[in-house]
Amino acid sequence: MTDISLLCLVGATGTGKTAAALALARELGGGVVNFDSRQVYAGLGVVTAQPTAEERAVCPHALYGYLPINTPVRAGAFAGEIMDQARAYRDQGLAPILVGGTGLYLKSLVDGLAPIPDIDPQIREEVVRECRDQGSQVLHGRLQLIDPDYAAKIHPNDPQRICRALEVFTATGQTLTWWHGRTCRPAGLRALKIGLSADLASLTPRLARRIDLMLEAGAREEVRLAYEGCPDRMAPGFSGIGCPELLAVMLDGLSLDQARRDWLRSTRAYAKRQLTWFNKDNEIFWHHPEDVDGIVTRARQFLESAAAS
RNA sequence: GCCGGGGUAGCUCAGUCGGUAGAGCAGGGGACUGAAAAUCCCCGUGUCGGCAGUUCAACUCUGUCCCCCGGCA
Repeated sequence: MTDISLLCLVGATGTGKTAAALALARELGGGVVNFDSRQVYAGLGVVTAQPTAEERAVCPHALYGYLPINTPVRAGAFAGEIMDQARAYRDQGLAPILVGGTGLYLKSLVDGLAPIPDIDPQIREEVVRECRDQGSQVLHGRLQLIDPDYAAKIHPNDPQRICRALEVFTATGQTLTWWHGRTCRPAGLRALKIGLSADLASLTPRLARRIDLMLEAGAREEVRLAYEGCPDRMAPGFSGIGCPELLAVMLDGLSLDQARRDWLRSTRAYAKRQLTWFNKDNEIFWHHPEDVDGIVTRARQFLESAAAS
């Protein structure tokens, strides 16, 4: 495996990652790869803010809108797909430009993931069922006996992480702490992380505006059609912000006005979580979204230094 | 005008048989290794409508005034 250099654009939702990616692609000759967990779904292009057809025409785009709504995304497998696509671009002489807002996925790719095998879905179902029946506190108590270090890190009310830890132990006979210790950073990979800076206060009006634009662009109709094709509100694709709200308008008689308020609140809360995540990552170089020249210059220097070494 | 019911956190409200108050939501901060647009944790001083009275002590009792919501005129 030969070395690869990745340009990664991160930032909260609505900060202008798509536009910055296109600018980079134009200037440097690149191809865009999505690493956003919700923009992968087909039929939800508007609510998940996937690049439009015009935007995609600017340069090659990959991993957008290609999964059915009822298909879950797995971080490990998805990171593999991103890398495959990035290598394909590189082999075509294109600079891979990774764009997305899912911090965990970028981390999985750049820092590596513990080499945990896929877990038998039946084991997982069993653990989840027990958690639902007995409560997460009971299972957390069980985890304390198995893997006290990990149990101490997570809260007894956090069913998702408790179930994951238990399913991994049940399936592999090793604790999550043991597996995490075997994580290694992928070799031959260089990544430049560029963050588009934004503070919540100035982002909020833009997020509100974007919701209105999505509605104008047919978000309601899009979700209605998607639901006809997949009448399951719990489907993974419908966890994208905006979908529960629009489905509530359609199925529960929620007023559109209330839906817009709920939608904005969820979006804001999500943006805040993203900021918390990315602010902690000190490998990120922050740029104002308008600072296209600065972003391009930094990316170019990075690629040149890669070529030189 | 009269009769009820209210005025307590940004909002909706609870509560104190008199010892200066607490929930939900909103808001703020944080965590994060295969569900991550997910999941989860932490953070509550506010003239308890105004004024006066009783009392060691009033948000709580009394009087009075103001405002809101019903009903009757």
